[in-house]
Amino acid sequence: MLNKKIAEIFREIADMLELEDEKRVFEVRAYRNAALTIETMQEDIEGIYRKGGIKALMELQGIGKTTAGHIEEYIKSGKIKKYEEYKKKYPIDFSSLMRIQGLGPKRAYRLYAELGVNDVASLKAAIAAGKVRNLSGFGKRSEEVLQKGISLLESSKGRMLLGDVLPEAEAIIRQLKNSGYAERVELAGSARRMKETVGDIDILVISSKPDKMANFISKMEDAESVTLSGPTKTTVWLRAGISCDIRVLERKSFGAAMQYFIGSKEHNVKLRQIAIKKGYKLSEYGLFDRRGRSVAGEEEKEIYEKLGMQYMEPEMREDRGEIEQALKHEIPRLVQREDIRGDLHSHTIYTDGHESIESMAMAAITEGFEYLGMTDHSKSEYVTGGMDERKIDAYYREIEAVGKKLGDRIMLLKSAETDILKDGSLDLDDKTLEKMDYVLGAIHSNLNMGEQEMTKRLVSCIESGKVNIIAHPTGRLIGRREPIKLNLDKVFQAAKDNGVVMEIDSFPDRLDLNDENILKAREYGLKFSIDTDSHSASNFKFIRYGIGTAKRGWLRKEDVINTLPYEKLMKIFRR
DNA sequence: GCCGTTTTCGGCCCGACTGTTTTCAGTCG
Repeated sequence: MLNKKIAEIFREIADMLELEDEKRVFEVRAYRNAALTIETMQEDIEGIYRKGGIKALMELQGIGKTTAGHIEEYIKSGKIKKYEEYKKKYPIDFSSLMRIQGLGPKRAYRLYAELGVNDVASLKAAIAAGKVRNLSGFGKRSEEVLQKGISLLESSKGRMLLGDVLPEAEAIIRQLKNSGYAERVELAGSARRMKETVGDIDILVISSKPDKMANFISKMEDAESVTLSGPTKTTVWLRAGISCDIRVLERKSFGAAMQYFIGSKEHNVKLRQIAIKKGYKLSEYGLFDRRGRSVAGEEEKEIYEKLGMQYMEPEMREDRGEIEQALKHEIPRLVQREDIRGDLHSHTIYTDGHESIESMAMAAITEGFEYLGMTDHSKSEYVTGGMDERKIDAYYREIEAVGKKLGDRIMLLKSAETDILKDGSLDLDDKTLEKMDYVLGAIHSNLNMGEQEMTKRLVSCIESGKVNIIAHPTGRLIGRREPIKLNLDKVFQAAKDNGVVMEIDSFPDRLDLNDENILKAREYGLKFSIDTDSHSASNFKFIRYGIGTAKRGWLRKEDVINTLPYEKLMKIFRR
């Protein structure tokens, strides 16, 4: 897809334009808006142009005659003349330098003009040589900030897994609540929206003693250093390796602040525009009328209501159409934790799990599940100790025995995470598959097949009628392994035609399907199973990440099969 | 440069913090 590349060019044009002429701020903003649209849209920009030409491009939000022309030019020639010309004048790698926290286009240009810095490497060298601190407008502190920014950029590109961040954030929140200075503490930011990776933690606090609160924050055990502290905002660098902003607010504006700091930015920009159209002004301090009187602010809900919108949960707030739905009052009730009755993907010591069938069952009971699918690996997964047909027989005997022992406390379902081989067939014989309550199919090998072949492999498995659920359909591992190449439209269509369910694997580095793919699958009317893929008793807690991801994909209770009671679930599998 | 259920002209989201300045520009979210 060219989307990322073109967005990057537009951003660089904006940066250079900003240097060129201070008065053209709105032109600069227009380029940044266009970049944002292209970067966040689901479809391939090239595809849109090929189908509908310039006209189709201009229908996109923020793309007009000029930017559409640029896009056409880039698709046709791989170049944009205006960009190339600017680039001659400013031979600076803005797109990577701008990723450094604390550095914007103006100071980047000064570094270039005075020190010849044009990319991250040369900036590093200049800092090491102690040159930056002597520049007027810069100082020792600026140098430190830039150095820290570079380190952050270099380490894991600055984002952490939600599954690593959320527990940290919750620990901080607990401490703030117990400090005695906080009336209310809430998580905001992308972690509140349950985004799969998080750049930093945002926490909002109501406190009548902001000074004491700030002091308490800077002395917290988890805080390695204090990055900045003011009367309303303290930023600390946590030992966990992530930055945490804590804002102290007044009660009367807490809802407005929640709305604002939960974001997303794209969602908020649109909300403010709606506010303006209705004669209001929306900021993190409240919703104000023309005379500057507050009309809402204490609760988030009031703000949405005053804007003529339905309230929605944070997970939906990505400007993916939820604002339009809210204006029509058509926001669905999203699936909730309490709707989930069981888990259909778990492992035990029979393969690569860490605990026995019984202790996993006990943990599932503790989690409140009414049923648990036992899905240890099939024989092709040698490394996990994958089970052949004989071992599976023993596995099922023990599952039955434990099931009997636990009685009606939980239903244990017999299954296996069965490998989908290169040709789309399953690696267990039909006799064994027939013993299962349902079949969970998964691709684990030959991950480098081309899109056509891989799609054929999965579609043929789906069409075989032998599989009920496809586990972690794209196989991606966040930050470590790219998704397998699939034509998801074909996969989803086949799944729909054959009543095959798509899994949302809740494991923090999987979250697969991801939010965007769920939105796509949802349009095919598919059903989903939100599973934990637990390998130990504590893993059942991961269910919340799967639910968060499902909410980000706008799923309702009725879209998710493991919200069904046991008997109804079995009917789905028998079909 | 983009946009329009007030507008084809005249707007465009808004406020806080920092460093280095001596009253503010740059950057962030």
